[in-house]
Amino acid sequence: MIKVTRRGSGMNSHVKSDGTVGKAMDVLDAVAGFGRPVRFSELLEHSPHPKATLYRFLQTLTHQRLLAYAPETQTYHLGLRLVQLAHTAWGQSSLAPLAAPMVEALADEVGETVHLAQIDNGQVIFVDKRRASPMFETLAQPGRVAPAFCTGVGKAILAFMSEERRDRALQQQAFLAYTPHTHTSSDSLLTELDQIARDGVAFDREEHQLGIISIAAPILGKSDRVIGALSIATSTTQNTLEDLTAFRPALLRSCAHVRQVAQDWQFPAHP
Amino acid sequence: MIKVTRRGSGMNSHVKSDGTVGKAMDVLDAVAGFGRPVRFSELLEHSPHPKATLYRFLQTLTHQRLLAYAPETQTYHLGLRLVQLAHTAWGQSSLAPLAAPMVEALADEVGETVHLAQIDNGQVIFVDKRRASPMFETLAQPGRVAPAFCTGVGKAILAFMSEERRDRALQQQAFLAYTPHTHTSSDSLLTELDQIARDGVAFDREEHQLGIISIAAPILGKSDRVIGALSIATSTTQNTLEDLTAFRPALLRSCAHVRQVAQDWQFPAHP
DNA sequence: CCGTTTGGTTCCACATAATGAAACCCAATC
DNA sequence: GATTGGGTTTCATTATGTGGAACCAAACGG
Repeated sequence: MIKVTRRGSGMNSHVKSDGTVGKAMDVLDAVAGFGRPVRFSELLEHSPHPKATLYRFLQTLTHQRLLAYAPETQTYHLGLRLVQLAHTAWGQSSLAPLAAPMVEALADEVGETVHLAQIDNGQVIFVDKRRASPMFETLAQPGRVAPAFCTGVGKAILAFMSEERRDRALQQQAFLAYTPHTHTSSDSLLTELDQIARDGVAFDREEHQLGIISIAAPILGKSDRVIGALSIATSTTQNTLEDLTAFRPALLRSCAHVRQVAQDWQFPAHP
Repeated sequence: MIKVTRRGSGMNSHVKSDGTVGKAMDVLDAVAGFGRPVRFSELLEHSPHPKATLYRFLQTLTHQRLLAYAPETQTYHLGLRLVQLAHTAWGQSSLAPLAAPMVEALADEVGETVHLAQIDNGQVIFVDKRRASPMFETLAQPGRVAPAFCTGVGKAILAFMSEERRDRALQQQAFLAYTPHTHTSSDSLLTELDQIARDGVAFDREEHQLGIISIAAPILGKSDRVIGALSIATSTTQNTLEDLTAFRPALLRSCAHVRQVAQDWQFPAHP
């Protein structure tokens, strides 16, 4: 029998897929990756695990309600417990609950779609949005993630990060060219970040999705640490970059407002 | 201690906290339970695990971004990866995406708050809502869970479940008296369910929260299996049960509509 | 100041829980 | 009635997780 020295790390881009729960999460990700119910065998094909192992994982995850099994179609899909957990997560680890009134107000004021985003592990995650025209309903719902280097909010956040945090984050960028306007190297991005840092706002010039542009500004917390960003997004069929620039004061005002609220807020002192 | 003598399947919630990932999830739940950032030691107190073990779990979970650690305050809180996963879960395992237009339309028509809920493991989980008056914004956001036995949607779903699925679900009810109007035994509940099954709609008569009432109806899927429920909720200060009854036709129409859409929908055939 | 406490992290011998090859089951197919 | 293929179970092997205890650092307090 062949002894394979499986010292982790080999294939997966994850630096160190740690322990059993790490593997379990990988399986969960695999299911999520399909974006639709999947059969056991489909998963098996794309899985590094042998049948029995994968089977046990699915059993466990299902038992934990992180997955759900549909007997009639014999497929697995993500379980509702995730939605449930996320509800709590959203409430306790995003600034969405705090910022909601300002997001609302800003959306009302400018009459365009407003996004609230945070950064996590090098990627941007949208935690709230308002007044989306039904047209791009699909983009950026709460929970949606996007790369940092090619979105307005992402660049706004990167530009205001501390040196080392930014470096770490930049390492994690793939610099995939989503559109002809996308930055493809950290060099070109860095010069823009510099400019953003001076300017106070970032623009997305159809870098992530053709036809979509936005203006974004960072939300700073205690001692000027970026904790998120707000953006006003629109489509090129309706507005130009110049139109967006007109929203700059309103945007900055909202960011400042959120900052203030976030500043004051303390979680109830522990008993 | 609830003694459930049940043969075969399921077993109660998670008495049988299986394997390492089960324990990890318990820890996650513990953090979620606090509903606010927690210190290591706080968790330790409420944890069955010794220091070292708990520590390792927190490390792992944090590394997996299911938890996040805030160095300045030295606390753990749920990680954004949950929000991210939930986004996918919501899209692929809830009927919210399909039903959204009908929820919207119904809310417009009746001018009251509309909830869309599903059942999972004996509890009701809200997956969408529209037109909440800011007054009870807190109640029933997507991801929120509530007991089945004392909510409109819960009872509507229970009433239309298959015998054995219902029995299983009833086992999982705690029959806690949230208000003076709450059912406190499965007997009294069963007679009402019977009545609901005949009537087609269920009422929440301030059983979960004083001042909140609702009318709810089940959404049926293939071969009359309940797959969720819609409800129209309001507060006693604004409407009476009779007012709600007036919405019955609209509600049933919406449910039928959702059913039809859900019926037709198939996930893309596997390649 | 230095001894002590509190809160958190690391070590390491040990036991448990995960692993995966192979056998098995069963329904659909040839 | 044999064969295939998705799915489930078994079981010896060993990687993994476990937790008591030692350790460290910062805050406390006398």
